Amino acid sequence: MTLIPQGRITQPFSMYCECEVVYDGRACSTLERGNYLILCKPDLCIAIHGSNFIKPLNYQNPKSSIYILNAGQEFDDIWTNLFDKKPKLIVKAVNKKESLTIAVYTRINYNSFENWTNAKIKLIKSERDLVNQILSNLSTYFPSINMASVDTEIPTPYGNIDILIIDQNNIYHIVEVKRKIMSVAGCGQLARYGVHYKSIGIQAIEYLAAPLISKNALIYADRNNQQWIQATFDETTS
Amino acid sequence: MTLIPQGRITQPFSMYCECEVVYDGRACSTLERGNYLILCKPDLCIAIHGSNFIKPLNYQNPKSSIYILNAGQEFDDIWTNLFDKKPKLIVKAVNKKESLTIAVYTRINYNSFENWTNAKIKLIKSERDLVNQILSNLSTYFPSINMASVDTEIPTPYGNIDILIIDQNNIYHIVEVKRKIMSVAGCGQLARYGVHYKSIGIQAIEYLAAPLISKNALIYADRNNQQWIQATFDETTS
DNA sequence: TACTCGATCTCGGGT
DNA sequence: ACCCGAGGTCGAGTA
Repeated sequence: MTLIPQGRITQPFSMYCECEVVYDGRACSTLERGNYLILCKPDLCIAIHGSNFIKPLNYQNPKSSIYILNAGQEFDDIWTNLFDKKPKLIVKAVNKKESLTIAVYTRINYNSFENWTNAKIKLIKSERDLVNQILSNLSTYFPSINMASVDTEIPTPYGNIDILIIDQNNIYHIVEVKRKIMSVAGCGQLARYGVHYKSIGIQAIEYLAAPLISKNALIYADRNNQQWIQATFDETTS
Repeated sequence: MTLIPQGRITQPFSMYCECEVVYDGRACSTLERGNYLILCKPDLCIAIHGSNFIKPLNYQNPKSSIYILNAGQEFDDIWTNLFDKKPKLIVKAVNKKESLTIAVYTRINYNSFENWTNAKIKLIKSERDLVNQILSNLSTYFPSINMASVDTEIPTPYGNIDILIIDQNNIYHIVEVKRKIMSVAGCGQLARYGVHYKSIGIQAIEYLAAPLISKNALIYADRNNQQWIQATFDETTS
């Protein structure tokens, strides 16, 4: 059990303790007194974790100014304003327009961390992978199109089109891709692309490509002349 | 430092250690060997936290089956399949269609937790609060409507309408509310509601209500005959 | 259980 | 710095 530092904090730590939390910023919230895990990382973000769920109950984003206070004027100002009883410690994290205040009472279990690795996970099957797989098998998915050009990530006023095929009659075939399941949101996105091209006098046909499609998306697609193409990951590759 | 349990895990713990992670399920990912914090909560969710950000690098949702393995046939099967070097421990969390496997090498710092409180934060400003505030000031926001009825959360095939005002000419005024900022996604949602009513022969007028609106949403609204109403939180209440 | 949608969304990438 | 879109979104509410 390391000694608990004081003042402005720059080192990561975890603290399991009885505490109470007040947040004010984009919204306002209070967390009742109880036992929670406070986690402060090297990027100076902070999270109060409850006994359930991946997400923390309260948090403050990276690059916060974080303090541990245990005596003095500021400590008294804070606790008398926000809490009923005098805490042992106050942990405070402030950002531009947000503040998080933790009153720590008892049961303090403090740990510090060294050499915490800064790494990112490597995703193996991404939407881009599915797009690439469709591109590698275009004639399977679109057997009846006489293609003049094929391109990806085509910008429109409403976002980038995943795949755009232009055929020899200058008809635009717009393909919206989801790696897992197509939802109504994806249909709406596709519809906006179509509206865009029609508004500038280009004939456009809309396609949804994904391994799965939601019930409502299928209804939407039927009603709005969008064609669903079931595109699953090829298990042999990857 | 508590003794590390073995086999099927039912108690929460944290473990700071050098490890390596493989995930397979909704996607596939790998996390390179390094020092990370593993957090297992009473609801049997698990998270591997990197040195940055509120969100964990890898996780498994609540009610996973979690194991700590340190010898035996299963241990050998797992590590020889997924990892190059023999770990000290394997932590495994499996769900219906997902599995998370952690190879723990060294630097193990294990903590267990007792009496972790199960509580939720109390939010003060929600979207519902903004809806209620608009409802309390309808004549301010919609001065020219002769209202016949006002209702909220009206179901349509495309979701629930936040506020629906029907006037004395049986014209439907559809209001989409966001507590903070209106985006194009909200405009699209509103447009679908409008299409729905028009398709069944009802005249509908579309309104966007939020404290802020994104640039693209404003462009979309102009082009699609949607009217933006700036609705801010009344600071005097709450 | 499956689906939809809000969120103190978070986080990444572009301008 | 702001804006926009994706996410193994997460987690709540509902059918």
